[in-house]
Amino acid sequence: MNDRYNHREAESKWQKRWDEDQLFVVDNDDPKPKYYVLEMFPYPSGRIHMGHVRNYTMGDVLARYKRAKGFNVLHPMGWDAFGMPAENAAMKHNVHPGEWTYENIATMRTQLKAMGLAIDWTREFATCDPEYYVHEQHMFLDFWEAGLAYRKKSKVNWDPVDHTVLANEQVIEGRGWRSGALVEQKELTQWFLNISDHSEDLLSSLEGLENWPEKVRVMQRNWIGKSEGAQFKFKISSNELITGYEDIEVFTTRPDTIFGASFCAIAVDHPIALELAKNNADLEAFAQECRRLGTSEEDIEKAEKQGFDTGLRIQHPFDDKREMPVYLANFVLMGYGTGAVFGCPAHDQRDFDFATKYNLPIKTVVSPDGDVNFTVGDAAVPGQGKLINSEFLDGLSVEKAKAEIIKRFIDMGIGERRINYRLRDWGVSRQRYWGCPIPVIHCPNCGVVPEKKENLPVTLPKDIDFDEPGNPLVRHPSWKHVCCPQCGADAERETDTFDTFIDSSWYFARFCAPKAETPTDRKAVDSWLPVDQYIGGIEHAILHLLYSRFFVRAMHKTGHIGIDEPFKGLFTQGMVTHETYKTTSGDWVSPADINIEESDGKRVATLKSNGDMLEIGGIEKMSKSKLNVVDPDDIIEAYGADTARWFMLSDSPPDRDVVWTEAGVEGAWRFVQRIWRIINVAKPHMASFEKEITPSQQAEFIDLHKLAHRTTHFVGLEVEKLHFNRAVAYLYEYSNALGTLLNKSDLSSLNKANQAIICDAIDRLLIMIAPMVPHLAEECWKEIGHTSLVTNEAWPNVDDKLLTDDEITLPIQINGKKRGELTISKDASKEEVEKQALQVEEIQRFIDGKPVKKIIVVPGRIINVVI
RNA sequence: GCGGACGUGGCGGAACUGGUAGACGCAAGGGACUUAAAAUCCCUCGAUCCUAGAUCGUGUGGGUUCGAGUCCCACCGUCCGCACCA
Repeated sequence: MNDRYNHREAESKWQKRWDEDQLFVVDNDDPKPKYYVLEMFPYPSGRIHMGHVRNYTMGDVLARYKRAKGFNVLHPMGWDAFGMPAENAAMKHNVHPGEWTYENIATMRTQLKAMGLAIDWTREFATCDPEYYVHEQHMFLDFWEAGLAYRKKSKVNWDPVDHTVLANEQVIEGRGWRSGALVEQKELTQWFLNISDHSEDLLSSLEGLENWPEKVRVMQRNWIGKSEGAQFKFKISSNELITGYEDIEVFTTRPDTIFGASFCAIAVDHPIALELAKNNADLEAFAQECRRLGTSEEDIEKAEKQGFDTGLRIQHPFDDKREMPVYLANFVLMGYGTGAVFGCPAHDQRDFDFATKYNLPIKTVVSPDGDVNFTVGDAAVPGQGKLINSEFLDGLSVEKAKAEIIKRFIDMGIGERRINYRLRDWGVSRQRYWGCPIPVIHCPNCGVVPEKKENLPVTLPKDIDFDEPGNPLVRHPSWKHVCCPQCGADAERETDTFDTFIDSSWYFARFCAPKAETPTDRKAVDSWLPVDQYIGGIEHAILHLLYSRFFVRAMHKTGHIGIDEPFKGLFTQGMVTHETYKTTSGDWVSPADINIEESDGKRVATLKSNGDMLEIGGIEKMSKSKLNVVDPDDIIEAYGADTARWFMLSDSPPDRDVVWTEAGVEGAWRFVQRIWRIINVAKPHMASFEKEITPSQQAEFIDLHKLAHRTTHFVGLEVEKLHFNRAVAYLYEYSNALGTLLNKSDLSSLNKANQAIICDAIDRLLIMIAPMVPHLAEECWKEIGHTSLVTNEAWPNVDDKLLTDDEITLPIQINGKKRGELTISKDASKEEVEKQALQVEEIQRFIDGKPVKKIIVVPGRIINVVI
C-alpha cells in the first residue's frame, strides 16, 4: 500500500469495474421501491464546466445514497441537443450542426464518465436523434387532434439577429434571450400550444408542490398572473366620430371604484383606435410613436404616461348625464384584458399621474378609515377602506362593493365577473433548421394536413447550406416538396421546426423506457414517474419547468402518461463563482496564468509570464468572457474526481453560490489523503482483528462506537435533505475522531471488543463517504480486505440506543446566563436535577444566599435558576 | 413600485419545534519531527479588561419570555425575480 493515494490509477480502474459489472444499469421490473433522481440534462456546447460538476455531483450523491438505502434508482443522462449554437457553429466553421453536436456529445460524455457518476448509460439519448423526436412528432399530432395545438396568425416576437420567433418567456426586457437583440413585432402564422387553457390548473397545483423551492413557485405564480375583477361595457355617447361601435369593453380589478372613474384609456392597437386612425392623422401619428417606443425604448420605467384624446365620449353606467373622455394611452396593452381600461385617479397611481397630466377630475371614492370627508392628496390611495361618494355603494367595504357592483352589471346586462391570466399560449414554431420538424403538410386543396403517422419521423435533410441567414429548409431544393397525404396533390412541408423547449418538456418520461416504440411505455412511466428529485439551475424556474408541467398535462389528456406533475421534488443549486483578475490595462486574466502571494496580510496577484502586478477583482460567476473559469478536466487530472466532488459538496450550502478557490481544493485533497492514511494505519492490524461486536467485553472505544452510529444517523438525514455541506461536516468530525484514536492507540494490543469497534468504524466510514468520493472509498474497501464492492454495500444500521448517552451534561443558567454545568444520569428526576444543580459550586457562589424564585428544568436541555 | 430571500468571527458557514452561539472547513499564529523544505502531528484562534474571572457579542432600535441568532413591531443594508397586467 502506497503512502499516497494514487487517484489516477484508482479512478479509471473503478470506473471500468462499475461499468463491467453494469452496476448502474436499472431494471424496470426490479421489485425494490423506486427512486428517480434527475439532473437537468446538458446542452452539448463543447465541454463540461464547473456548474455541471456541481449539479451532477449532487445528483450522484443522492443516487448512490438511495441505492445504498435499498431503492431501485433511476439516474439517467441525455443531451438537449437541438438549438441555435449548433447552427452558429455551422455558419462559422462550415460544419454540419449534427456533426458538431455529436462530436461535442462524445467529448462531454467522456468528461462526465471521468467524474465517476452512477448513471445508467444504456438509457442515454440525444433529443436530435430521430428515434427521439419521432415520438415528439407523434405526440404533436395527438395534441393537434385533441385541440391542444392550433395555428393562428399573430403578432410574434421576432429576433432580427437569430431570424426566428421567440415565445414571450424568451423575451427579456425587450430583447431576445439568446441574441440580446431588440425584439421586433412581426405578423406570422404560427403553431401554438394551448397552455393558457391550463392557467388555473397550473396555478392552483403549485400548492401541492411542497418539495419545490418557494421562490420558484412564486415566480411561476407571478408569471401565470391571475387577476380577478369585472369586465363591462361603457356606452359610447358621441356616435358621429365612429360607426360600427356602440360601446367600449373594459377589464378592471377594482369595479368598486366605478364612481371615481374620470376617463377611459384604450391601447393604440385597439380596434376602435385603428378605426379612428383612418380619419385622424394626428391620432395615427401618436399611435405610431407609441408602437415605436413600445419596442425600442429600453427604460420603460422612465417612459412618461402619454395620452391622446380621441374626442370620443362615453357614458357613466350609473349616470348617463356624466360623460368621460376616451384617450389613447401608451401604457394600455392590447394583449391583456380587453385592451381598454377605465381610469380612477384617486385610487391608482398610474391613473393619478395621467389625470394630473391631462387635468382630469380626481374623485375620492374609498376612505381608508371610513371618514366620509376624506380626500386623496398628492398621491393615489390604493387598498382597502369604506366606499364614499358612491351613491348606493356608500359605506360598503371594498370587497362588498365589488360584489354589489358586479351584481348590478349582470342585472343591467353590461358586464360580468371575470378572471384574467397573464399567461399566453405557447408559440412553438421556429424558423430554424436544427430542430424537430413540425410534421404537417400544406396542401393547396386540403389546407394544413398532418403527415401520416406511418411516415414519421419527418427527418431533417443532411445536405444543407448556411451561406445566408434564415432557415435553410426553406431554400432546400427538394425536401419540402411532397404529395398531400390526403389528396395526393403537389404540396409543401412545413419548414418551421419546434421550439427546443418542447424537446426538454418530456425527456424525463422517455428515460423510463428509452427504446419503447411508442412515445412512452405506460407501464414504465406509471412506475417511475414523477421524478422524485429534480436538480438544476434557477434560470429554468419559469421556462422549462412551466412548459414541462403543461406538456405532461397534455400527454395525460392524450393518454401518453397518467400524471399531471412531472417533478415531485425540485432543488435549484447555486452557481460556481471565482475571483477575477485584470491587468492594469483592464484585460481579464485567467487564474491559470497568475501567482498569488501573501504579504502583510494582503494578497498580491502577479502574472506568471512576466511578473506584472494584477488587480484582484470581485467574485463572479465563472464565465468565458471574464476568463475566471477553471476547467474540470485540469482539476480531475491534478487532484482527481473525488477531490473535485468533495470540494463541491463542502462548505457552501448547495442552494447558494460556491466560490471555487485553490485553498478549498487543497483542503478537499487533504481530506482524501487523510482517509487513505487512516486505512494505512489500520490495515496491517485489521486482518487479525475480531470483526463481531460483542457487548459483553470491556470496550474503551465505546465513545467512538457511539459517534459512528450518530454519524451514520445524521449523514443520512442531511443527505436526504440535500444538505451536503452538513453531511460533510459530520464526516470530517467522525474521520478526525477515528484518525486521532488510531494514532494514539497501540493497535497491536487491543482487546477483542475494541478491535471489533475499529473494524466496524472503518467499514462505516467507507460506506458513508462512498456516495461522495466513490473511487477512494472503493480503493480503501479493497485495501482492508473486502472482496465485495463498497458501492453495493447497504447503508449501515443505526442503533438508537447508541444515539444517547447514559450521562448527560446540562448547562446551568442563572437568570438566563450560563454559570455552570451539571453531569447527571439522563433518567434523573426533575427534583433530583434541581437539587443537584443548586449544589454546584459556581451556582452556590452566584446565588450567594439569595432566595431562589424559580427553577426551570427542560429535560435533556438546560436548567435555569431564577433569583 | 411589487414579490421573494438573506444579514452570525479574518473568510465559507453550523446551531433540530426558543434552551451551552461560532460545529466543520479555509486562512492565520505557535510548537514537534526534519540538515532543510514539503507532508504530517499537537496547541491557539469573536472582542475587551495586563492575568484570573468577568463583561460585551448574531445589521440597528424596541418588545414578548425564566431564557431570543431563532418569535413580534419598526428601521437600515445586500442579493435575486417581476414590472406600464388595469
